[in-house]
Amino acid sequence: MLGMEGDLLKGHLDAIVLAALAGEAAHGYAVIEAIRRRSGGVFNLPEGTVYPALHRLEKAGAVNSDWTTAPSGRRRRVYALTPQGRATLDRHRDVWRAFAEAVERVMADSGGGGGNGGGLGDHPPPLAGAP
Amino acid sequence: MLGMEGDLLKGHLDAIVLAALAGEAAHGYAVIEAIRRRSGGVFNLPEGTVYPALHRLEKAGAVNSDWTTAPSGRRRRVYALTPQGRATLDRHRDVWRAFAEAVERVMADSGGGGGNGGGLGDHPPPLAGAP
DNA sequence: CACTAAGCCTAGCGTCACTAGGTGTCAAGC
DNA sequence: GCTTGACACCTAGTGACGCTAGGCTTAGTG
Repeated sequence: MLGMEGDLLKGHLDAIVLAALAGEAAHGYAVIEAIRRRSGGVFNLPEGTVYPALHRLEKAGAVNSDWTTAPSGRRRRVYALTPQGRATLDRHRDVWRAFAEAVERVMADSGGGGGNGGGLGDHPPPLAGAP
Repeated sequence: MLGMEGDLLKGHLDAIVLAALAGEAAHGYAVIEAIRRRSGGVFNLPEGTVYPALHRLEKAGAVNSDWTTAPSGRRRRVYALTPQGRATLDRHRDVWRAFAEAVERVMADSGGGGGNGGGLGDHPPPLAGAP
């Protein structure tokens, strides 16, 4: 099991949630599923992680929410990116690139590294959240 | 300033420190400089971050240390990876790949993304620690 | 009716990078 | 000689924040 790996996405959660909303508005539960699906099952975030993040983002003005009633009759709170949220996402993306490249540079060399190469397209086990 | 971005490397610090030691043994201060140099200045980690990490890694058996006296006459504690540490690094690398790919997948799409393209090779401002 | 899935919410915990402060050595400047 | 600054190490305490663990409601299914 890899679930024991600590808070890997500490500081990256906002970026991930915003990215999940970039394509189209969605309600909280759908955000969770979108993240799980898009990440290939790697990010299986519990509700207690995503809902507070959405509230935080709304308070910060990055998203706004509307209560709607789904065709099934259930009430949902649908979140959408604001223009400011889109800008925040862009900034997060830049920060992410810089961060990822930096980690890659530090890890590159050391002999063993690099060789890996492929690996894309698989469905690795979740790294976070596993109820 | 980007320094305000929270604990981006929460959970990734061990991997970074281990990677910095993968090439050759080094003392704490040199580890800090190696990380800063290799990351292109992005990771400018304060001592209060790296020393506890090294102690933690030593207690975990991933590195061992030897007190030496530098030609300059100063006492240094030189850390080296143990075989177990090398295995830990490999595991961290795998976890990192999975994590990074997952984030990339979540961020990819949303229209704006992907287009960025270049940007590699620059020396962006530090994301963490800047005294 | 019981039970599951959908859908939302929040108080509190635990982790861990970072702040802020401390020690001591060596070289250079005034 | 005394201060400044780089080198080199250490640690107690703080704070942010993802996550656990709980609780709530409604719709479908047996």
